[in-house]
Amino acid sequence: MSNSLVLLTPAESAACCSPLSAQPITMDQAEQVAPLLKALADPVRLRLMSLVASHQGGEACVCDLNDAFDLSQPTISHHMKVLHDAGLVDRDKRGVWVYYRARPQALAAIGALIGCTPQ
Amino acid sequence: MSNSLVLLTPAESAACCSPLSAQPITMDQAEQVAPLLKALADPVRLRLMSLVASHQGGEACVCDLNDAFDLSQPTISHHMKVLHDAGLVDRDKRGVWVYYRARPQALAAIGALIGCTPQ
DNA sequence: ACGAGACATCGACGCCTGTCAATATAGACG
DNA sequence: CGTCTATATTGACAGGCGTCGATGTCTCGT
Repeated sequence: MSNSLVLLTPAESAACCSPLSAQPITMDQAEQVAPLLKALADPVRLRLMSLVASHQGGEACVCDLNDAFDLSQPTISHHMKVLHDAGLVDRDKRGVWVYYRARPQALAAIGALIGCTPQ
Repeated sequence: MSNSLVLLTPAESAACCSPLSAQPITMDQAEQVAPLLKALADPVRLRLMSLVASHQGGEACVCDLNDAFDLSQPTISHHMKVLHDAGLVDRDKRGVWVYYRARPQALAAIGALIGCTPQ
């Protein structure tokens, strides 16, 4: 792609400069950022995101994630796809196993929107 | 109520001490905070929240909010009810008009969860 | 080549959600 | 009291979502 140096998705760049409380956001900004929040707005996905983000090495194997819930394997796979499609996690297949890694830019984008400074 | 001095909802207190990336959150924490995110995870509500939070005086009248969207009045009323039920805004009826005010604690709770420090 | 294990996809089900038109409520003003 | 205006509630509809069982697709051993 032509802009491979731009590491921010539209959602991330839309949120990075306009805290919610500073000025009214535009409908375009809202429509770009809302999917990020929607992806996190499920208890299972929120915990999945936390498990991945807090896991040693910054990445977690799906096999570990499955064991953390009383849910079927396809359901966990579905939730990870939602997180991945939203740009919240990166996917890395190594051999038989798949590792997911949190994308701090996406979380930072939400934080910036809420009106916080990272870390 | 007996604990009127405690101004934090369960969702807010659950999020205030455990950034997502520091340690895996529990299912209970996730189930308490997810509704906050779900309430914000809609483009219309996200912008409504921004309009209220950034409005002069920290509060906005419903009549102003209605004009900002191409949506019916009942739809805006519905979205404001969702935000109110989630604890994101306070409701104040003065005469015929209703004013909504952002609850910074709720936004701060989300910020803390994401791993940011307020403001 | 074959079987086994890890993960994804598909199809189906019940439930939740965003939207609207119609109606209700409640306060202000004659 | 009656009417106007601001906001909420209700009921209905289409579409989206979370979950599962069944099945598909890789990849590694043997």
